[in-house]
Amino acid sequence: MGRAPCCEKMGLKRGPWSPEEDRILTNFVQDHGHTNWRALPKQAGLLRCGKSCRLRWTNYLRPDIKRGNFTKEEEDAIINLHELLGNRWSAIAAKLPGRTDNEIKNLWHTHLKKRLQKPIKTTPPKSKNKTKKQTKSNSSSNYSSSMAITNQTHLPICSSSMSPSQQSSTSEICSSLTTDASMAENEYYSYTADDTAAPLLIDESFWSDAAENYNPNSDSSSSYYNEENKDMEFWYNVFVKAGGIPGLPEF
DNA sequence: AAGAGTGACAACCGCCAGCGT
DNA sequence: CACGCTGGCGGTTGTCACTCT
Repeated sequence: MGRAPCCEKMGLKRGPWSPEEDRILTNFVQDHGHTNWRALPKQAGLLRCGKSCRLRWTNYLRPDIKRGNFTKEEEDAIINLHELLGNRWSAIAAKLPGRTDNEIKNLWHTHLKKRLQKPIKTTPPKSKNKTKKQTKSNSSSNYSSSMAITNQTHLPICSSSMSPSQQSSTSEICSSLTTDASMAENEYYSYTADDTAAPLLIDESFWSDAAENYNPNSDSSSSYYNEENKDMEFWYNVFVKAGGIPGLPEF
């Protein structure tokens, strides 16, 4: 099967999007939706290929995108999800509302991967001021949620190998303890985080079952249950569920 | 102060799966 | 069933801002 050409390269603009292009694309998608990405640029009057438009929309312009720094909890969720799912960024992103696969992928490659590769005792990376990119990003919102994370909402993967006092320490330490170092010590880890062919058997029923356990309406009157706490509870249920699946490392 | 080095992010590329014909 | 188109995905690259020397 021959590969369809992405687009006619001639005359189509590439590179960074201008605010005007963003505005055109946003207005068009909001008015007409995006039933056909390939036809969209022509209809909208954009000199871009459909693929480029789709990427720009899904990674940047979509109104439900949460921009700004990742919280510690989000980072930990990504780390744990990556252990479960491998490099399936879209699957990971689907479980983190408001985050895109591209964003998560970037975070992983520029931040989390290095973090996991470093032994705990090594000196932390030079604290770079994260504000620098916020000035570049024209729609950054300095997102920094303050999720009310308790020890109970820590992902179970962290818990069994740590004393209660350790559990209350930073999730960075928690994450480090559960990754390369522990994997090297435990032979039953027959896969690596990058091994997408990992023998983890997590099928769709895994997620659907976890979703069944997640009932956001069960305690909707409680002020504790803001949207993000619901997310974290969802994750808690997911990982509790994961702990019962044969073949998964014990928590 | 200036150049080199580094980190972060946006965007592109190529492949693949699903769907319609 | 084969083919072609499309959207989606993951890997990679390019660019720019910031830090270091």
